[in-house]
Order: sequence, then structure tokens, then C-alpha cells
Amino acid sequence: MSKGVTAKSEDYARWYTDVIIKARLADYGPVKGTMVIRPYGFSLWESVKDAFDCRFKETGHENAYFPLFIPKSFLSKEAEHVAGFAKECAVVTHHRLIADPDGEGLVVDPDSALDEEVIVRPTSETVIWAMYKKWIQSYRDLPILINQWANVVRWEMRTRLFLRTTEFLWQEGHTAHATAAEAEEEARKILEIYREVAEDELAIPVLTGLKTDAEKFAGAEHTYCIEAMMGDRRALQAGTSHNLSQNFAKAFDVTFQNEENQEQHVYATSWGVSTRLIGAIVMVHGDDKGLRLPPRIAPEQVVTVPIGKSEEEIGSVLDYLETPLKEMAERGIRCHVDDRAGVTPGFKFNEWEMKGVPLRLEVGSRDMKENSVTVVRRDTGEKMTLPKAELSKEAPRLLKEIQQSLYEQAKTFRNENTYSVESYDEFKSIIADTSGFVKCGWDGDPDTEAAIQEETKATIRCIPFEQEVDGLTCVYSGKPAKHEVIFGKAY
RNA sequence: CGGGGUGUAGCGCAGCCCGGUUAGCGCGCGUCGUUCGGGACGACGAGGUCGGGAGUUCAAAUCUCCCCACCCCGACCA
Repeated sequence: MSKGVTAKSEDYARWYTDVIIKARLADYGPVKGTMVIRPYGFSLWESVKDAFDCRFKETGHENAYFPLFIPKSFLSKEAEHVAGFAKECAVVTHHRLIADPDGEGLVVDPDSALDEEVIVRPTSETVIWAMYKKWIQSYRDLPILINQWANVVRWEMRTRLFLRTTEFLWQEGHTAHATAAEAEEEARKILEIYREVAEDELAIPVLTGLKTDAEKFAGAEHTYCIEAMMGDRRALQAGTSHNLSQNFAKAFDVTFQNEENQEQHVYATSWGVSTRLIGAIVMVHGDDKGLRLPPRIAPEQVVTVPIGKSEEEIGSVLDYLETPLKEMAERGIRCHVDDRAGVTPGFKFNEWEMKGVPLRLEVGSRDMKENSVTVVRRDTGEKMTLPKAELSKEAPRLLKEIQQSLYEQAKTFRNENTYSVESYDEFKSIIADTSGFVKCGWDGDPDTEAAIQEETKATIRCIPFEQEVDGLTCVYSGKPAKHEVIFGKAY
């Protein structure tokens, strides 16, 4: 394995893969399109997961678990939903293998065909609504606010680590409400949680808004989204929250009696974020040295590399650091000491940079003589000397600053690559030459949206909540604009 | 599913065109020693169904045919 990673500027896709493999976030699984999330990557996912999970719980949601397998017939109950997912479903048709009568190995036993084939969930709306039908009779049973952390399978043609794999981990919330207004409020509340976690925890600035009908979830009334810009100026849908209205309730015949004793269909939402966010973290913050992790979600926040020629010298460095390390741990800072023998300090510096640890301590005899420590910031590369006594006080401040600086850098980058355009020529040249987000008017016609996608490959990433349409015209048709929208090339 | 490409040690590759000793190289790995403030060095060593099958031949990593797998590029997608 070579020392560094492919430069971002040379080949962005390869840089992305190199970083993931070399930082040991993940590796390819044996079946095409599958991915092994390695301990370091999983630890990062757990941080992300916890950030969401505690917020879901604070807002009254409960976790549960629904089955991986879904009767095939369930999928066909909601028309749009079928159309959306049927093309990428893994189907279980048999339940037994037998020794190959014609040779070695195993073959599917033809006698073990299932009476009703089952599909592996591409998402769980259908099983969940089948259950909600049993559980909901009265308005007193509502709302139901359930979330599940699970794996889902979508049989994709082209896959990329974290961004699009055949199986991925995610969180899917499924709520049932008595009124349309409550469901709408829920969908918006969740979107706000998504925005907050993305920006405050992952340090990823996001646009919030509505998806167009072409881009919305199959079966949703409307879909809200958070949309982020990656380091190659392409867009990544980072999370979606759907107001399903009564679509699934009608498809699964889920009704309740209201206070006036009237039978009504339930209103629903569903919402999800996935391990794709790990891909976003890599692409938004990474550089040519590897990952740069936001401190709030970094598995390790401070890594110590003791420097010495012998085991005794290393030992004395660790004694020297005992107090500040203890104090940092007491302040809740996640610290790691890299005391591996037989690996040079220089090697360790590079390795921890690859892994994106926000702060590195380099401590050897020179520091001990001066009663100081050497601290290096991963975000800027800045190397500084601090009095040892100040370390445990300074570390939290530095971590906070790094968190902030990563967010600011990402936001500046996004803003610098977001263009307001009035003409379609301008639009086309930006998409073709530099890429980025293009803000412009849209007449609201799906044909216009399709034509632009056909001609430029750019899609409407979102219809932002904040917008000004007065006097705006559609960039394509020249008609009065119905919305101001953000176009971009998407992952 | 269409177009292109690649399969040789854990990883990256050379050898193949033009068949012929014991199949090499770099990285990584193991042991020992010297090193250690930005990817250390030396010595010794382990590691191979040359993707699979069939064929041609005295002889196949190398030539022929079939199969398989994976990667890249396109249409669909969190």
C-alpha cells in the first residue's frame, strides 16, 4: 500500500475511496456492492447515531424493531411506492440448499420454494403500516411515534462506499397522527432535527427545503430534505422527511375513530438518514492528508504520540502526561495514547492525520524540559507549544474552535460555489464548467425540470424555504417563476 | 441491462505479443539488531491451485475455446 492518498484535485472519486480504505472506515464486502464497516467507521456511525437518537427521544419518539422480511404482496398496496422500489428489491424465493447432485457445492433445493415469496425490506413503510392497522382503533391510540435503527437492501446497479451500497444502515421514523396538521408539524420538526445534527454535530452546512414531485419519496404527499454540497461541488441528499398524508393509511386501510365517533384515515410521516452521512463527512471535510473529523463526533478527539528512544523514555513521557490526560478525560474528552512500539513518531503523525483526529499531542524530552506540550490542530495543521498546566483547560476550547472552523470552511466553500443565474446559457456553463449550486427561477412545470435534467444532468435539489419569487422568471421557459430553486448535479 | 477493461503472493504490478531452467519486482508481513521531534535502515525469512474448466503441444502464466468474478463509463437510486 502506498503512503498517501490520491490527490483530491487529481481524481476526486479515487481520493474518496482511498481515504475510506486507508482511514479504515470501511472495506469492500465479498458480495458486489456490499460494505464492511470497520470499527473506526462504526464508532463514527455510533456518534452520529447517538446525536440523532437522543434528539428523537427528547421529542417523544420510541425505538422499536420490525422484520427484515416483507410479504411480496405488501409492496404492491401503495401504487407509487411499488413503482419506486420494485426495480431494486432482493427477493427470497427458497428456504433450503442441497448438495449439488451434478458436482460439488450447494444448489437451491427446487422443492423448497416459498408459497409466498418475501422481499427484503428496501424501507419499512409497508410492514409497519400493516402493524399500525392492528394497533390503531381510536384517537386515543394516536399519535404513534416510532423509530427504528435497521439495515435495508436496495439492489443498486452502481455502488460506492457509504454513498450507495446494496445494504445500508439507517434510521427510519414512522409516525401516525390524527390530523393533517400534526403530521405536517412532525415532518417539519424532524427536518429541523436533521438540520441541527448536520450543522452542529457533523459541521455540514445544509439547505433545507422541499423536494419537487419528481424527486420526492415514492408514496409521499411531499418530501422535505436537507441538501449538502460535497468537496467536488456536487450535491448530496443528506436526509429526508416525508409527509405521507393519508396515502399509506388508505393503502393499508388504517382508520381510527375520532372524538365525534367518526371513522377517519390516519395521517402519517416517515423520515430517514443513513450511513450515507459518513460519506458526506468524508467529502465535506477531508483533505489530501485524509479525514478531518468534527470533534463532536470524532471517535477520538485527542491522540497522544509519546516520543522517546526507549521504553523507559516513553514511560517517563506518559508519567509526565498523567495529570493532564486524567483531567481531559474528566472533562469528557475522548483521548487515545498511541504507545505502539516499533513504529516511528512520523508514521504515527501521518496515520492519525489520515484518521482525522482533531488534536494531536506530541510530547518528548524537549517538552518535558520546558514543562510544555506540543499540540497540532488537524483542521489547520497549526503546531503550537502550550504550558503543560494549561493543556486540559485549552483542549476543550481548541476542540470547540475546530468544530466551528470546519463548519465555517464548508459553508464558505458552499457559498462560493452557489450562483444566482438569470439566463439558461449562464446556467449551462456553470453546471458544465465549474459545477456547484445554481439558484434560479422555475415555472413549476415537471416538463421543464425534465428537460433541464436531460440537457444538463442537473436536477432540482430543493425548493428552499427561504425564497423570493417576486419578479423572478423561469430560467428555462422565461415564464413567471413559481419557485426559486437550487439546481445541482447530485450523487 | 448496453459499452470498455482487468484477473499472477495480503496489496500494487512485471512476465504473455514471440510457449522452454527454480514465476519475478515494489509495498506490506515475521524474527533479530540499530533507529525514533514528520511515513527509518540492515540482515535473514515466510508467503503462489498464475480466476476456473476444456483443448493444442514433448512442454502452457504465455496459444485456442467456454465459463466465472470484479472494476470503470452510461440509464435508475438514501
